[in-house]
Amino acid sequence: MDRAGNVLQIFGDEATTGVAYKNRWLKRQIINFINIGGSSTITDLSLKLGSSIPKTTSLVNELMEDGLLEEHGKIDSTGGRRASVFGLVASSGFFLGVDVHRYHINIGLIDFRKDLVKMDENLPFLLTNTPESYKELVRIVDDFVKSLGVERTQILAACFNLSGRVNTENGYSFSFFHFQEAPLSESLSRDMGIRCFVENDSRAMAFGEFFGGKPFEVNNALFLNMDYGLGLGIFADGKMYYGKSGFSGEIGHVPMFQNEIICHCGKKGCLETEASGWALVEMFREKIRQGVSSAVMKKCPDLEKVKLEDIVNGALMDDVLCIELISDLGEKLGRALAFLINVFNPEWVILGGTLSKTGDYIRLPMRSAINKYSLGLVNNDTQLRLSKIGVSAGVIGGALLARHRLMQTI
Amino acid sequence: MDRAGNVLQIFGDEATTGVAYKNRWLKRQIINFINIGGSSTITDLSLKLGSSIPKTTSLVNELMEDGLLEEHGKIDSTGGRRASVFGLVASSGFFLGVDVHRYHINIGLIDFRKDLVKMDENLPFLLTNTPESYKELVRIVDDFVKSLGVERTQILAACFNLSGRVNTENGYSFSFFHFQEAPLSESLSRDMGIRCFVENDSRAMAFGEFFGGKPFEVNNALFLNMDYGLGLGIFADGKMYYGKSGFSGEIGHVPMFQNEIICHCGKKGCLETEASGWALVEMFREKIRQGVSSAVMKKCPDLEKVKLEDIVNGALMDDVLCIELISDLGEKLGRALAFLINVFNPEWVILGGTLSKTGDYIRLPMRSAINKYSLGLVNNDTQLRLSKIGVSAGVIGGALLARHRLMQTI
DNA sequence: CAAACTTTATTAAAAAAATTATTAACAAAG
DNA sequence: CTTTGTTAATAATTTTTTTAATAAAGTTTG
Repeated sequence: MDRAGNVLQIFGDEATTGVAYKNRWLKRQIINFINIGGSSTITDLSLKLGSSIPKTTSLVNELMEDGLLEEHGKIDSTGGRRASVFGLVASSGFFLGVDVHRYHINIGLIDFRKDLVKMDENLPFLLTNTPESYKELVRIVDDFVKSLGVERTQILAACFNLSGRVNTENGYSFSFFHFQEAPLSESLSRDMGIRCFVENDSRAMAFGEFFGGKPFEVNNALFLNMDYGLGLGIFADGKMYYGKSGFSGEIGHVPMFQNEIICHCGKKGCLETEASGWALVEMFREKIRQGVSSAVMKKCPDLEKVKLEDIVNGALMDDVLCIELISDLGEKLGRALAFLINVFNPEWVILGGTLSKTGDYIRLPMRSAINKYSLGLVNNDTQLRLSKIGVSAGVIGGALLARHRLMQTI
Repeated sequence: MDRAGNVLQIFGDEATTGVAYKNRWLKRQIINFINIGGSSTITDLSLKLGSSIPKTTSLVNELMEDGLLEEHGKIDSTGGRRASVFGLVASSGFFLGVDVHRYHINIGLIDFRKDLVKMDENLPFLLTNTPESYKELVRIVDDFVKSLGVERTQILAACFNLSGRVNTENGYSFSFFHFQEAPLSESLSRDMGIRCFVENDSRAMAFGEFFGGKPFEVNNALFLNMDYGLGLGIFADGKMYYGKSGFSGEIGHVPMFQNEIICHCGKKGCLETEASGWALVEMFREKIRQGVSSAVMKKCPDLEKVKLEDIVNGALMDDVLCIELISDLGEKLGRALAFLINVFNPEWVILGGTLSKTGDYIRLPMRSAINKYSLGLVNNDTQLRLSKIGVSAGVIGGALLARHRLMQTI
């Protein structure tokens, strides 16, 4: 049964007026409330909607005819007649999340109920700013779509996560695939045959982390993506913060040190020059060259081929050098977080990305730097947490963002 | 005519249900739209409300009976019958803004249309964390209220701006008047006989700057309050950002320098230790002691009594030392702003507070530091502007915030 | 185990709001 | 100075929504 048309009828942007407009708006609200609070009874919805019970009943019935809602049994009695519970129909529509990394991509599909249907990780791919790389990307995602057994029209939207500066609103990417007049989101939509959006990678991960699980408990949180580069997702007053052109969260190239290391952005003293995956690998190599020994070298004898993952794994295997370097890194990142905590007064700071796998090796020095460099009254509010969903944050976040952008609801 | 009751009937928080609730909500929306877009016609309002014209007409008529709206003549013809324009009644209610500084206070009253009715500046007052200081504050504000010729019941709300950590939501102040169980806002309400709120001084100034004039044009902006201390007001996605407990914007005690100066917050390396009014006065004294000459010393021969204003005025009189020190300060603050711009991608950064009076003497070095230390693509979006309303920002912002908190609308 | 109590679902009457039609007010063209 | 076109306000009609009453489906208590 193809319900994609019905979904788009309600969530598309055709102009309606009068009662039709109001009913459509109410239907969106119903979906919205179920998104946030899970399956609900008519009474619940009526209360939240501010409409009467008969009205709500008729709206829910229409949504069931449209195929967007279905009855999920009855609620446990609260002392009277048991109420029917209505929830989303998983197959009403699907959303694609494409997490594009420099040397691989992860792709995943979620259904209308936000459950992950399929995820392919570590598909080999080389990200460069060339038309060939673009075509390869489209081909890989197309293959994934074909492998799904889901009609293409059922996939209502897709989101591509890219690193660097991305303007989500108009669909332009400035760091990759920046060789055409039209916005990237437009050419992707055309070439994929699916409505596409683009998003900054760290922000997508943050979105996945914030909304991937049960209803997110806090309204103000920061997500720090610690990979070769650094990224920050800002969640302010219950929603993602983008800034004027969608460039918010550029924490990597913030002035933090008075050093002479030239960052790949061209400036000196950037946070990334001393406190990032790149910096960590560089510092590791420097130490090895100075004659310090490390268990990592047994696994990867070629110093130039040592990767961030190797150092992270080294720390997890109790390699002293790796642990020390990561601890230093944590201290430096903690200083930057102290700045952010003073300014944002967030409830949570969530650590994600490859480096977050080191767990308390990076978290504890960070925490003590935060305590040292930010105001006590402010940092007392802030919990420093490790990511719960790890690498899948990007894919889940992307897919959820596609859903969010289309349906204008969490 | 006392309309305060009518205002509170619509904007109070008594629980209503069904149609009554909806009508109240629609009435609030009407006031809200007029707040934002100015006086409006029925057609305008009907469109924005999503209600029919007869419904809107009856709501507007009721609001006119309540005394909150009045006809402001007719609009210029657009080719047909001229439409009536409806606007707020200035005397429907008043709001008090109290800007508490360390050595003086400014008080002002605005009416329902947000026009300033009266403002008293530089009333002598000594702010300390004592019951005596609190009583004195209440007395001064009470005198101001008595001098107004406006019934106390007509003053619907007041807002007190205090420096330091303030939790706007629950009304607690942590830096001043922190010697009682109950929240400060509660005891102020009781002692003043007016519903009172408390707010952080810089945030109140930011609010005044953002909403004091015509409808604010941008959605993402930062306001930097440069006085003896530093403060930051964050305006994100069209509204003030508070953070978890309302402590957002603590930019003064952010780790920025690797110096050994101990800040009055107890930490080292805080931005305020080198880039604030305090730091400026200290550096000025140091230079004078080293034998550098300055025209300021002719006006204030006692070095220990030189105030921030004196140095600011010195710069405006082309005193070389003052200009140099302020330029250095601008460079350092610019570095911190570069950090913030990378993270927030704001459209405007507005400079306010005493130091902003130095105009381009501080703005230009700031701008060049911003260009030097933040990403070009990001900082290209950002205009660095000087405050338009100067010292009155605090009073206007406070009064507007009182109005905002009561009416939940700009 | 039946009566009393609770809560949910359905229905019909009453109320409210949206359409539609009509009248009024004004501008510009001829 | 009349005619025509356009927009606003109001009245009449129709549709939608709410309210309130009732039926249905459970639970709890004596």
